Amino acid sequence: MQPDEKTGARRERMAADQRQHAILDAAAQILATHGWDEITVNEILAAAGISKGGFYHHFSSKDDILAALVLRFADAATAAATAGQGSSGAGFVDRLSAYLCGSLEWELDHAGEVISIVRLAQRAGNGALFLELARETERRTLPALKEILSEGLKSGAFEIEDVDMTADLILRISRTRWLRFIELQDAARAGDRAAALADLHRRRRAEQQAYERLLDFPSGSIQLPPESAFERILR
Amino acid sequence: MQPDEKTGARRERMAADQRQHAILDAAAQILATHGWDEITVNEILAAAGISKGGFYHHFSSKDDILAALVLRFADAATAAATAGQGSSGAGFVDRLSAYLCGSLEWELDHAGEVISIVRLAQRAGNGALFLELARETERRTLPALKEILSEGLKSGAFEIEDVDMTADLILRISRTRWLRFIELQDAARAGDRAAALADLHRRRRAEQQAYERLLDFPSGSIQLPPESAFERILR
DNA sequence: TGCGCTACATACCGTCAGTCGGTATGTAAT
DNA sequence: ATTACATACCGACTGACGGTATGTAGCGCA
Repeated sequence: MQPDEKTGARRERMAADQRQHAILDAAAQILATHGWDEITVNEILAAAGISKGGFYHHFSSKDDILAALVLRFADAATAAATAGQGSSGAGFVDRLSAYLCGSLEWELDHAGEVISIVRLAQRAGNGALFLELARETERRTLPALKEILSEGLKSGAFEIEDVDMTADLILRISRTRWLRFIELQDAARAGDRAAALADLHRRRRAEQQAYERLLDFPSGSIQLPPESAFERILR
Repeated sequence: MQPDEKTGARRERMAADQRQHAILDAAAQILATHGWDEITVNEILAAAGISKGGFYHHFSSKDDILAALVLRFADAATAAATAGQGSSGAGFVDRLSAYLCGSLEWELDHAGEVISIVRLAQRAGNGALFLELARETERRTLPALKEILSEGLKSGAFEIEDVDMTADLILRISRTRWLRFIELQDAARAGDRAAALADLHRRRRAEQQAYERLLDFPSGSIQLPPESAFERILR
């Protein structure tokens, strides 16, 4: 007996990773318009064109697919952390500056992706996603930053009481950055373009200032991408 | 006919606010040992000694009672924000210093409560609670901080590019503080008391340093509570 | 050609937040 | 005291949803 024939549901067999990608694609697409809390697995099933059994063959739970989505978003929103390796011979200040500037440059180059993900994580019903994504990106970025800071501290390049706290604050700056950028983008689209542009440049100066002050560097030690690189954010 | 008699369930009528308090107490007590996600309203019902109908007469949803709990926790964990009013005549540096020192002092005076709430918010299954509590405390503390900063900026007491970002970083410090304190408390209880004590004092110095550097104050401008006030945390 | 593994499908289950009709207990006017 | 109304409260029921049990189709492989 063939229950598939009587319901009309064909059995499309795919490679496991392809199917998982397809399911993730479907989930991500629904997530673009609905909060995770209000999304049911049945909706994901329908969008992905698969049955419940098929779904639970690839993902052990709803939380499981959320975790997979988080990894995907983390890949799309954080630099591959190759910065700062080659220039280990240079001075500490240059190394940190290269790291900060490099990761920021990467983000600006992928502004569209980053902004859409941050917007996503910020929406109602996506609290769990937000928290997991924050944890994951922290796991990916904090160690390298701490390593640079503690090495600089060890080499006597500067004075800092607490590497962990400083690293956390620097990370906090790069987190809130995109929330601010989104605000400014919305403001610019609402007509206040000139003010938004000024605020954008102000934010850039503020970050540079904060970095330099937190590390007690002389003004101008940290080089950030030029203003023109930021302006792309406002269309 | 009295259906209550046949089930033995008496009908205890209470004033609305009393009942709500009782239900909140019950929920808070369960929350001390279980994550919010795994708590069912039926469990709260049983602990509070009330029926489902009675519960939903006072709270419109499970999220509703969570919101009420968040308000309760926020009351218990944030200073009443009376600091910084009377001393508006004094200089800006003193005013900010008084605010920072005052709120920190309040927290240290209520360390037990604060730590238990932070621990609670950090546990698995309490993600929604954590986020809501963070939002609520931010709503309560950020405005005053921004007000002080922007006034100081206007009066020319110092140079800062972005009040909002600076305020956010200062708030971030006071957030991560208690996570660090919990780590140190655990370390001390695990036997590493001397090291924990040293780290505790280091954290104090690090905060002072960060405040002063972020605002470009000379070292020693910001006064924090004495070391002895911190030591209470480790028993 | 049959055997086994894996990718599926369907029917079903348990749980749980929330609802609904109705009941007891005040409280205030007549 | 009786009526009238408001509010606190009850418990059975429901609908939805995440997850499972059990069986079936396709593909590789000997």
